[in-house]
Amino acid sequence: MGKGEQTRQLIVDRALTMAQRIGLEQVTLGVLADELDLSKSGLFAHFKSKEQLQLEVVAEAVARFTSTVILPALKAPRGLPRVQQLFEGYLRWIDSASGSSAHTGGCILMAFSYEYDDRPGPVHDAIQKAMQDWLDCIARVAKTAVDAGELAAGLDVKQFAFEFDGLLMAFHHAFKLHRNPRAEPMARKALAHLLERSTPTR
Amino acid sequence: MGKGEQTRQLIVDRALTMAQRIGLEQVTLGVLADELDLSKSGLFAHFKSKEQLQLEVVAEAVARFTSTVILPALKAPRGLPRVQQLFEGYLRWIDSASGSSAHTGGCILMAFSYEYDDRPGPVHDAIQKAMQDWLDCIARVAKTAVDAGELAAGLDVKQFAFEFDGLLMAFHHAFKLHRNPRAEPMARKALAHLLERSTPTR
DNA sequence: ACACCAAAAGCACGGTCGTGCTTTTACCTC
DNA sequence: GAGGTAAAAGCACGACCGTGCTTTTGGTGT
Repeated sequence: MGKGEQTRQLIVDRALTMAQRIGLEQVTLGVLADELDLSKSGLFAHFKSKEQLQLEVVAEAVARFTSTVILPALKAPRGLPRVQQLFEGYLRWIDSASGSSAHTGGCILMAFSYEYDDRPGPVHDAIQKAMQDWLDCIARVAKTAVDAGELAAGLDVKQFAFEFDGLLMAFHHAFKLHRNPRAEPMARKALAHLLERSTPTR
Repeated sequence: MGKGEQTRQLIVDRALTMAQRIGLEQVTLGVLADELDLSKSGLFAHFKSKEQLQLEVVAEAVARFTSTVILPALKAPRGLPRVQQLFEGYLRWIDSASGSSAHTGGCILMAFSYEYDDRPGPVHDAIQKAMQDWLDCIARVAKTAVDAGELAAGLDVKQFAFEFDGLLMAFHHAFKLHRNPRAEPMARKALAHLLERSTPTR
């Protein structure tokens, strides 16, 4: 629990920041060390390989996503509020990842998933699992809304999660790549459409 | 119009294929030359810099997308059929990009946009433009359906394009990252939902 | 068939990559 | 404050990076 663990955390944090701008595979031990005023070998001594550093960076990203998006949502009351909070949490996630110069950042997990979707290995597996967990989480939360009678009884929650996720990706795309200021209102409208359709007929 | 242009095309093609697996930034002149049985310098002589090669690769990807997705859709009758054909074209695009070992490939433009969304430069600009054109195309096609009275008169076509695009991204995600065999049926259902909601009330 | 010119190769360069060593520094415990 | 241990640095390595040259090859037009 000494200094080692502390600098190790510093390294992972900085590597994550750097990966957000240039991609995880482009984060090089040399420039990472420079940026942290460390020697390359001093930095490397904390990890048994570059791949392990990458894995820790992915794990850190997942942990941040969980604490920023998922945990807060699970504190909301079961049912629709929770669905709503998943949405709000994701917006917060994209926003908080945006640097001061605006619109840098974005969903690092999305970026990772595109970077590694055709690169087999532990990194790919970790990302795939995180994304699957996210989809499952959406579906599970939707199920609580169904059980509460706030969403239609026959709702296909997997389908719901599919469309919910798509809407968030569209938001991310509009916000991040196109710098479209209407990204958020459009996302809210899309969510309204989705919820409206999934409402119980009475 | 001689042999030079031909090998140049061969290089760009192969670079695109490679970029699909490992990312454009990871396509290195050395391994590209090896794969084509060329010398590194012989290959390099065709381009004044690596960035120019990257730009040509992006241009090639855009050209393929246009001829696979957009042009065929524009041959369909104006209105709903065209919207439907944009959807079918995108599915074909993802499918055709899938290698023999199944599920490699995917939407290379999407991958590029995530790779370069925080890397300013000509490559970023080219990709951003291509994506904007795609969104505009969706909106324009939707407009033809509105004019034909096949979609609701008051429909916000930008919003429609936003949600249409999100649905395709969800499909891509499910198909590519999760290897979910239900990706296509889920996408069709999502499209049905979107169209249903956009139908004129009568 | 020959000359010409484009295409490819050969070679070299400074730099950086990831990863092993050994050596020095700095922190924590008595 | 001294001693031991953990952390960081120093150094070296083979390999590969992108990019310039010069030289050789080979296709084409006459």
